[in-house]
Amino acid sequence: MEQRQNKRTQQTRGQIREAAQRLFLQNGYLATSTDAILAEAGIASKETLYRHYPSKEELFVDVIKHLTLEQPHFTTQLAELPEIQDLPTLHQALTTVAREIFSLMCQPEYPALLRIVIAEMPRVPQLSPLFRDTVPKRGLSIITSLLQQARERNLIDDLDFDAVAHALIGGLLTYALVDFVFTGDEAQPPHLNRADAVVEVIMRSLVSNPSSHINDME
Amino acid sequence: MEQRQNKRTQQTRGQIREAAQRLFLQNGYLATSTDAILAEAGIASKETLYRHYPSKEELFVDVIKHLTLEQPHFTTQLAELPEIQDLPTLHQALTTVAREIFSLMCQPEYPALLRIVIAEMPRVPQLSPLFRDTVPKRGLSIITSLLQQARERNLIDDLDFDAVAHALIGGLLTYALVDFVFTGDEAQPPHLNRADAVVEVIMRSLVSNPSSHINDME
DNA sequence: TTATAATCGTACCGTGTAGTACGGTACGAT
DNA sequence: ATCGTACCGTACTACACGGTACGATTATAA
Repeated sequence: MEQRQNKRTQQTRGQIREAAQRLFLQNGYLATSTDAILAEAGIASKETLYRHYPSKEELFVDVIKHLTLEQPHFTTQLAELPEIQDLPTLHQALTTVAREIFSLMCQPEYPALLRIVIAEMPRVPQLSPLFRDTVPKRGLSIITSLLQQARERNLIDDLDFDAVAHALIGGLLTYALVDFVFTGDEAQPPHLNRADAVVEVIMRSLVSNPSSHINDME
Repeated sequence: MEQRQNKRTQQTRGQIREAAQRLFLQNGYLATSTDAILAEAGIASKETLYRHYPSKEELFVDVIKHLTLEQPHFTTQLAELPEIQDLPTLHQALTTVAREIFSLMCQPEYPALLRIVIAEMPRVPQLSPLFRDTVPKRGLSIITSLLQQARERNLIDDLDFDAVAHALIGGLLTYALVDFVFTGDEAQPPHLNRADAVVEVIMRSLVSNPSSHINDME
């Protein structure tokens, strides 16, 4: 054992990271002082912070890594999704995924993370690939794999599923941005019918023959 | 005349605002010092800056207002668009608009403005409605008015054009974000076929009868 | 129990920042 | 020509920040 007091160490380190996460998400990197982090963490001495992290910036990177890599909040589990056997199942699955993603985008943590990643990108270049490969690409890959499943069963036409996924995710994102992020921050509950409307549009683009998926939802 | 030396005054004020705009877009608000703005503007004394703006923050707001309200860069002129007479015209018009918007989103000024607005939103709440009502809503309203035009001529089905517009703009935005903003900043030229692919998906969702718009592009 | 590592308290350093003060200078409208 | 105004140059204030130093104190693993 090279670490003698693991228990205490890990607990303090966790307190620091959680406090820093709250403040960074709320105020950004530059506007969060180390003194404020100490106060939020209930820690009395700067020496303690710098015993765990060599600098404020490395603490920041650790917070972002924790948020994107170890917090499962920010995506839907693909495994839970049902097998796509027919068009109604596909519609249902897309609706479920879209609603979940949209709810996520409207929660305050999502814009906060987006904000901080975008804002500090020039200063900390490693943030962009970290965020891109975890948050947006996961959502996109869930959509495309659902579509490819449906395609293999010949339920939908053969088209650019990447573009379809971008249109779906992007539609949700744009609603979330315009209606929540860029609006006086009053947290209205997200209108899930917005997500349903986007899914409806996407579904219409998937099949050339309209009769095959009319009245297919419950 | 209450202002005696308008000419000199306006010129200096313009120099300050342009210099501040460059630095704010490049480094953000907090990371741009007033001294750096002076140097960039070729101005020697702080007194001069504070004779034009009461504080750094009001200078910042003026920069953003100028960027969003008086710079016509950030949108397409609706007037230039042709009358929508048939489906090929609509396809053509949507392609033109989508390519222009996508090119815009991939230019460095767009992510820079997006970044600065998002980053400073908590500190300066008036930024969000300013940006929302100029940049995103203009694009959305161009799309919806094109679609409504086509609808009035019975070219396309009656569906949620707001959702369609969000899917189109959002698809472009997501491509721009994933491929440019969240990627090592090397400014590759934007792949306009990405925009065409999204337009293709959107077009497919507009008409139930596929035969009416097959092979309609030039 | 005891040695050791983590934390405390507090003071400190160096640097950068927004904003002010003020006497002197160049310019521009009348 | 001249008077008011904008600009120059420089010094200054007051403060906040990231990070360090160091002796005293506490908790934990052996």
